[in-house]
Amino acid sequence: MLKMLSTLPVEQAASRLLGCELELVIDGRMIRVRIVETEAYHQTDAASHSYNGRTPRNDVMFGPAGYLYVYFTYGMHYCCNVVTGSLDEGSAVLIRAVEPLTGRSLLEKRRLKTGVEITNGPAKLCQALGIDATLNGHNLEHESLRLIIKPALNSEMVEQSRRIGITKAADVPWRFYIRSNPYVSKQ
DNA sequence: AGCGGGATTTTCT
DNA sequence: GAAAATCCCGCTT
Repeated sequence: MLKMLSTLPVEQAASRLLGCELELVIDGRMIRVRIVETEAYHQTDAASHSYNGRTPRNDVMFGPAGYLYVYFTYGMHYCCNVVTGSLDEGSAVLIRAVEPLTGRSLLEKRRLKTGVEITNGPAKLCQALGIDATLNGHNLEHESLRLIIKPALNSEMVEQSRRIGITKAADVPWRFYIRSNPYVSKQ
């Protein structure tokens, strides 16, 4: 059930999504990955796309929880978020890194890379998994791309830090990652 | 290992 | 006009 995404504060949802899995079909193959790094964004937070209110780009962030918010950035990359919070609350969790559980060779082929380089960054994992603008607003309960909630990790497995690549609200410690996981984008 | 430029959309000044 | 929730490549230490 994705219901907890609508009730938890976004930073708790970001922590809770660690260890959860995404399952999707690529080229007719079922692929499964595990979320190992996340960041929380909220409309009250100057670093968030939703900070200055609703626009065509960030509209999905203000919709119901459990949907995918995909944005295009730096003229060439896609990044994906899980929308959280109540209706009209602009909040979402950026998926920064995942660990492949199946389909490694297919992901390597799509990325033209091997090892951790296939999914150790927000735009890298979108390229590997084929996530682009057509999936903006996608319902994550739909079987073509599904979010699977797993039991919460032990708190000693979860590390917390400042978010990466931002200048506004840079001190807010809303990045979460699994300790010692090789797919985490940066220590 | 670390720095700098290029790619080039959405949004805000 | 410029910055941005990024990545890659080539050059320099």
